[in-house]
Amino acid sequence: MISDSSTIDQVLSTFTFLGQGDDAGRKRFLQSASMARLEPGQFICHQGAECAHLALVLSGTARVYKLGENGREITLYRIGRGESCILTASCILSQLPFPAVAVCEETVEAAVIPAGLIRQWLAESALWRDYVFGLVAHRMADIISLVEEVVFRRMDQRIADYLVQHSSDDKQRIEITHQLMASDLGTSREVVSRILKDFESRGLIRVARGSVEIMEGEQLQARALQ
Amino acid sequence: MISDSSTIDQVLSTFTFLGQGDDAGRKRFLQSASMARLEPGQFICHQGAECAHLALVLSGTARVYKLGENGREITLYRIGRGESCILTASCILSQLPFPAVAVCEETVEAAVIPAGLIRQWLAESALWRDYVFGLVAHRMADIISLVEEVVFRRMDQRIADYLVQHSSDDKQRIEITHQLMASDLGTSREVVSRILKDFESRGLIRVARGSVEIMEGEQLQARALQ
DNA sequence: AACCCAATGTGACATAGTCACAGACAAACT
DNA sequence: AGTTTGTCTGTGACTATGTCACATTGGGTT
Repeated sequence: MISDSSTIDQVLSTFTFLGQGDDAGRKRFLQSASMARLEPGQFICHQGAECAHLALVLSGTARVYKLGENGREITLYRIGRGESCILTASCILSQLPFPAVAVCEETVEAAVIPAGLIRQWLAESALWRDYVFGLVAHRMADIISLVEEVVFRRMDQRIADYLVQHSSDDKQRIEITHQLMASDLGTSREVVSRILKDFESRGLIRVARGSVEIMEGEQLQARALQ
Repeated sequence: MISDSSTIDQVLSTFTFLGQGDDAGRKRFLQSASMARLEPGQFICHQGAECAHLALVLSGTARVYKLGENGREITLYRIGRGESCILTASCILSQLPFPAVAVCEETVEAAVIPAGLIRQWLAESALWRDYVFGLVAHRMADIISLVEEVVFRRMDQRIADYLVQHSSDDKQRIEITHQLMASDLGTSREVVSRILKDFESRGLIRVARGSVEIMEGEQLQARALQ
């Protein structure tokens, strides 16, 4: 049960659809939910696990990824504020096992609800249905884009894209290791290192231990699209 | 409206969840649906289209695939009897554009329903919710497996697997061109040709124009798993 | 036979992934 | 300051995959 009034405010402002409904629904949600806190590195769902709860994320991020036998990984998507693990949701609803691994990246605070109640609320509330279907559809679209990326685009383009996406005008320096980039992109560390080195030799970036500095954002962008 | 009694039988036996509900729901469905027939090669959904209908497939198959700029393609999944294009469904529900291409392979007969009604029925019927969520979850799992395949497995394994999947004990001969296999697997025709040639040189298969004959199913299977 | 067209073969090259290391850096300890 | 330790990065050799530009083949048509 969530009773702390500042937490309630936080929940309602993050999941606005809860605020659009009637008082009864809201009250029911706050009574059935409980708060959970996960530290970086904690596993949320293992491959093949069955999901008994749905977590609505208030803050922090989690990463959902696939593990290959050889130790390579690829990030399927991330979950942040206002989202919830929709794979979890779809596992709950279809009673299929969870086909990936979810791990906490930045400390996650979430409102947690038992699976059974979700089924019930989906039956009773159009707002819940819209929220859950919206998430599912978005994830589906995300993963299809991922397939497209992986199958059709060259790695240098994807890396250029990655760098552009992870930087901004005021933050030209990205704190990341080659291994982490490789895990996100589904390739190996050596490939990332090689391509970054190539970018550096062209003056597009400057690499240092644990960080990449964007020098020519425009050109990098062009490289990403190509 | 579907009134022909043999068609009604066919619909109800294919989509058993319709039979589990009350008479009112069934009647409503049959009144709102109409039958459609699509010939091989006809496009069902183009990339980026918005979906206004949901098709419940009674017979035939459709292929949903992604197109790369360079002309390469990759099959995301196929839709057959008892299924329906869940991407369509999720587009309907979230009002996102359709992120792929769907084309009819074997003549499709389907019961077609306007999008608006689906939203309504999901609100009113647990059976519809279970059906739709089940489909969504399965597709999601399918596409995640696809990512895994593409990212982690070698092409020779995937091709061996493909051959095993598309053959059976009584049907050792698969009628297919290298180009079609390439389109399913998301690679190029040359790569398929090369690998098939390698398999042939090892005596695993025999290739002919437009067909592949499995000689050593066991070994092929072993190759697929490796 | 002569022709056409889809299907397949081929070699050269570019890109990507794997393996087995070597080196380089940062923080902690002595 | 030196040493140690563990993480991070660099490298070369090799295999696997994708691309391109053609050549060739098989089977049906005229």
